[in-house]
Amino acid sequence: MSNIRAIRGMNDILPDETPSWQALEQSVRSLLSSYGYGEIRLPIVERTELFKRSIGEVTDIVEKEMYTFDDRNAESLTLRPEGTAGCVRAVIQQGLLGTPQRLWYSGPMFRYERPQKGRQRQFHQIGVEAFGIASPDIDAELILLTARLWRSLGLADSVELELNTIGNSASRQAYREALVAYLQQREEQLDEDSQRRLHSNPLRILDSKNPATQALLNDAPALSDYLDDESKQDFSSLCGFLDAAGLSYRVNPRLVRGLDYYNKTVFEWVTDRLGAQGTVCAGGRYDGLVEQLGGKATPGIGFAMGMERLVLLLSEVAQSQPASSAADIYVVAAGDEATRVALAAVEPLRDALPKHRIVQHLGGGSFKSQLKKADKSGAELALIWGDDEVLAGNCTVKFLRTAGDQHTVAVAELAAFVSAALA
RNA sequence: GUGGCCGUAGCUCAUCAGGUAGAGCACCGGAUUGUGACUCCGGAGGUGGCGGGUUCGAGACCCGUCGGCCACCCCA
Repeated sequence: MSNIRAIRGMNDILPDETPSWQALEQSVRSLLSSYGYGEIRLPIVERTELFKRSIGEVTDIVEKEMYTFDDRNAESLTLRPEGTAGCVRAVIQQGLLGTPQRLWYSGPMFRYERPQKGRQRQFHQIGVEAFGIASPDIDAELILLTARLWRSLGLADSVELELNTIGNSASRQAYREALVAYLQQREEQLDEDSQRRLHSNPLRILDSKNPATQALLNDAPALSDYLDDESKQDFSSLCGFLDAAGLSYRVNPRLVRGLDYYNKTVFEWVTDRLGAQGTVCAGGRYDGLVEQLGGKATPGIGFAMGMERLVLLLSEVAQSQPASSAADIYVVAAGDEATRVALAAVEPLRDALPKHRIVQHLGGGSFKSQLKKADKSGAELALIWGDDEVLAGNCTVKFLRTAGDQHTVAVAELAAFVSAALA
C-alpha cells in the first residue's frame, strides 16, 4: 500500500458530517455571544515551555502525549494539546487583564494517544475561559451556560454534571501526603497502574476504574477533610447557586483532573452513551496559573468541550434525520450551445434567489443521465435547456417531486416563475 | 505503551476439506432517437492490506508487518 494516508488519529470530516458540526458550532456561538463572551483566535503552535509550565511536567500529556519538534531556529515548539495555556499566554501578552474577561476559542488540539471511540490525535474543542473573577458566581455562570447548551441541543437527558472541589495547592499537598501514606501501606493491593501513579500522580488513583482499588479507597483519607476554608465556602456557595437555579448535579469527591493547574472547583459533564470516553465537557478553576506564567495574579476558570464527542452524542440521541438534499434547483443542459445559454440564464436567477441552492449539471451527458442526477440531488425543480428551448428562448421547468408536471417558461420570466414555484 | 477483534469491488458483506472470487447497494449503458423516481436487461469495477512461509496449489493455514475498530491507560 503505497498510497498516502492521513496520519493515524487525524480524521477527515466529510461533507455528510459537516452539517452537524456546523449546527453545533452555530448553537455554541450564539449561546456564548448571548452571555457576553468574546471570541479569541489563538495559534495552534506554542513554545513547548508554555505547556510544561502550565499543564505540569509530570502529567501524562506533557510526558508522552505532546507533538513536540524543533523549528529551524532550534526552538522547541509543540502543537497545542489543550487551549487554556495558550489563552492565558495571550491575555498576559496582550494586556487584557485590567478588567475581567470572558473569552472563548475553538479549534484543533493534538495529543499522541492510541485512537479509540471518542478519542483521536487531532480533535477539536471549544474552550471558554473567564479571567479576573474570584467569586464562585462565575463558576455557576459557566456551568449554567453549559446546561443551557445541552437543553438547546436536546442533550439534557443524556448528560450528567459531576462536581467537586480539590482545594488550594497547600491543602491538596497535605492531602496528597496523607493519601500516599495510607496507600503505601497497602501498595501490594493496588493495581499495577495505581502503583505507578502512587509515585507520579497519586490523586489520579482516586478515579481508578479498578474495582479492588476503588474498594481500598473507601477507607482512605478523604480530600474533603483536608480542604481549606475558602475552598469549602466557595464550593458550598457554588452548590447554592446551582440549587437556586434548579440545576441538578452529583458531587463526586473522587473527581480530580489530570492537569496540574486546576484548583478549587472542578466539574465534568459525562454521558454513558459514548463508550469509554464519556466526558463531553470538563473544566475547573485555575487561580494560580496566570501568575505562574508571569502575569499579575489573576483568578481564572474555564472549561472545554470535545466537539467530536458532542457530534457523536448528537447522532446517538437524534432520531433518524431526514435525508438532506444537495440542491433546490438542478439545471440540465444538453449540448454546448444549451450549456452556454443555461450558464448565462442561471446567473440572474442566482441574483433573484440567493437563498436557494442552484446546481448546474456540468460535464455533459444525455438528458436521461442528467435528469437522473437531478433526481438524486433531491432538488424540487429541474430547469431544462435543449436545442428547442435555446431556439425559442425558453426553459422547461420540471417539478421533480410531483408527478409529471412540467412547464415551458420564457427565460425572461424564469426568475418570477421559479420563485413563485418555490415559495 | 499494553490487550482483544478485524483487514475480499466505491460501500456493506458472503463464499471455501486450502483448487487463483460472488451478492446487495452505488456507478455506467439500454428498454424510451429530449426527460428522473418504479421495473426489466446488460456492463464496468478486485495483483482478496503488504511481505515471507507451509503446500502440487492459499483470499482461506502459519509468521511478520502495516492499517482499522474497541478496550486499558489518559482525557475533551
